[in-house]
Amino acid sequence: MPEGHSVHRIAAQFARHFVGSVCRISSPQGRFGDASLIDGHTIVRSYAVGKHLFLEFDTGDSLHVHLGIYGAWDFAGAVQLDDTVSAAGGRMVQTAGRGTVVGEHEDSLASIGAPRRTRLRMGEHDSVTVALDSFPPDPVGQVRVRILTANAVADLRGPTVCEVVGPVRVAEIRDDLGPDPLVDRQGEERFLARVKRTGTPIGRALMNQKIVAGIGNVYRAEMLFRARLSPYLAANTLPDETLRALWTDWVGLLKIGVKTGQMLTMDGLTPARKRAALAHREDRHWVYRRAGEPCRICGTPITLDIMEARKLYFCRNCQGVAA
DNA sequence: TGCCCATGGTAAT
DNA sequence: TTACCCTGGGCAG
Repeated sequence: MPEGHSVHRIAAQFARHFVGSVCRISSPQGRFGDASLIDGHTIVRSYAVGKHLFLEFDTGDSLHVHLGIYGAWDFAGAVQLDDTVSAAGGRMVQTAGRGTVVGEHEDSLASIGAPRRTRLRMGEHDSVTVALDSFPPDPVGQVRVRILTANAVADLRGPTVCEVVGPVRVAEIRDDLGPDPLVDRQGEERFLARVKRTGTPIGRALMNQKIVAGIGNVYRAEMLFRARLSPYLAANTLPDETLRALWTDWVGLLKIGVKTGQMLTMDGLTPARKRAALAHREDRHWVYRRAGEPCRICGTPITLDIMEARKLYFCRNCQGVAA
């Protein structure tokens, strides 16, 4: 359930370990009927746009995956870990020469995104020893798609979207998405143009993937607090410099997220605070999931509202929202 | 053990 | 707006 940063990390993982390899594609769960369209073919490109992942095959078709709120990838195999590309929204298991180890040294563990983190933390308690007796390992749980090469395997569970699409459909999906800072060179101008066409509150606009791709509920709340902006202001009434500052902030936060695997949104932390933020979710954000707790700036209890059926956290005082 | 909740998005109402 | 998809962690009991 990654926001955009996690999907970029997953794309990088595929680029590193799967691009250029012939892949066996299967659906252990049986619910992915398109497997035969790409089974036995080679992945030639892996990339993310917003929260969408595309694995392009030498057939010209692409596997299009959206993790939605539950989805996750698990990686395993004889793969190299590194701090910037260890699995996000999933885990990376490493097989060594003799026997195997779970490749989760502290850095990669800390850099793993979202919901599987707790399970990984438990893995940490078990320390380093989920040995794989054989490769590939048996699928665990409801695996929609398994992508297997000679050396690595990726298992996908619980996605909202998992389909094989041709280049025309890929273009349609991409055209429908707003700019992604890591994809669009002219992203800032596209963002401004799209924001100005909407009369919705900025709190909705930031979550609208047609206006800007990759922002989710955490980044939305945090970005609005960082800008000291009310979520309820009409997006198209905001000054250009405010909108440009929001875009610039998103570019920076996304880069940090891709690098660390964490949605780190609090600037200027001391090393000790930063370690705490990495270790404890409750220390990580300005307002997200802090309803009723004192604002870190002014002490006012953080407000929780529902906007479009999603929880919206903000500080009435700092962000100038009338009661 | 069983419920509640979640970093999303779509289709039905 | 609401229901639903579909998975797993957290937590009350």
